[in-house]
Amino acid sequence: MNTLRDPLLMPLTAEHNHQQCVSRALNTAEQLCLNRGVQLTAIRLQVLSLIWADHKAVKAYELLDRIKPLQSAAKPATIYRALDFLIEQGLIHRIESLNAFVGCRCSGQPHELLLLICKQCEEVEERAALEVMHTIANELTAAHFIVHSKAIEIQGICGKCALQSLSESST
Amino acid sequence: MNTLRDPLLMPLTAEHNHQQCVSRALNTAEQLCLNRGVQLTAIRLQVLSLIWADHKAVKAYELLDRIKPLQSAAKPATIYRALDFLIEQGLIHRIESLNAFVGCRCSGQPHELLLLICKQCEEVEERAALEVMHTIANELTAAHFIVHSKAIEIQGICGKCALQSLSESST
DNA sequence: TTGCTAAGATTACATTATAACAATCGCTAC
DNA sequence: GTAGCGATTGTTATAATGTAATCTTAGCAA
Repeated sequence: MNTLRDPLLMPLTAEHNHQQCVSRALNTAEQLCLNRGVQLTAIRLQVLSLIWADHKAVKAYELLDRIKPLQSAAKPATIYRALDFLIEQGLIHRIESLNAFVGCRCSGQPHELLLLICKQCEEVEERAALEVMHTIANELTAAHFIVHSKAIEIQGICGKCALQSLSESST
Repeated sequence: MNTLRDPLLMPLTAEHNHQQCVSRALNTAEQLCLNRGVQLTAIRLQVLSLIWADHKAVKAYELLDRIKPLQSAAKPATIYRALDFLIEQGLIHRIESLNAFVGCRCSGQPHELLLLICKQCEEVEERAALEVMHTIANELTAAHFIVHSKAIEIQGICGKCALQSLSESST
């Protein structure tokens, strides 16, 4: 396995080719929906594309504003239905602590993950963190708890922003 | 250290003496606020007591309804201010994935924890889970991420409910 | 007394999310 | 081909959650 090409292991650097990043995500989405026999309709694709505009968490009503030029009839329900579908298919994540959404960089693979949410640049990074998941599984077994879903969200400052403010304060 | 008396290690069983559980929490809260020189005012204490009515997650507007008989003038802001205070003092937790709140069973001790949220009985259990926190810390170091806050919320079925439905289905 | 501060009251509003029902569209069994 | 079906979308209304801004009050200290 070429780890350099694994999106989960690729750092979210300024230099990353976002164009490529997006088209990969959309291609994967189309392929997945095809395989599963579910419809990635125009609206759903538009919402997914808008979410992938960047790696920041985006709010539902922000999406509504952004989609209006394309779908002038769009209403809250339009967005929430598309979001529900995309979450069901594992194409995006809901960020509970922000009431916001972000594109999933490892769609298709069953995955549980940490979300690292930067308060400064607002970007969200996913980490598979197998060790973390392992210890959580142990803890849950000890507690006799049957998992349905996990939300593991860390807020703070990402490496990129930390470096930046470091270099700024030293000038 | 007598682990049987550590609230974090005490299972949330049906038999637990809730009266004692609540008075312990309220006493701790009063003591803590006294030590810190902050005021546990009537409203704040009422909200805390209402949250401690049981171990279930409770919504802000539910609290508003519950407090109305005591404070007929109560408005959303009344509740949210009290909640903000209680969270700041570490006396309750906000559950991001439910937009709800629950009493903290280990107030005063600085603590990061897992919240295990049962979808059936709606009770919330806290687990200190030091190993989990340790692996998360490692993961964050690897990601060069500076933590401000964590939300680790697991939804599923608690041991008590799992046992119950097991014994029910076997009759 | 006066002025300061923390807390609370009040009003209005902003944000997030869903319910309920109608309309449409593509498919397929007849 | 068309009647019926399921999935999707449109439309309207409203519920649920949360905050901003401004004012008042109580306690306390100068």
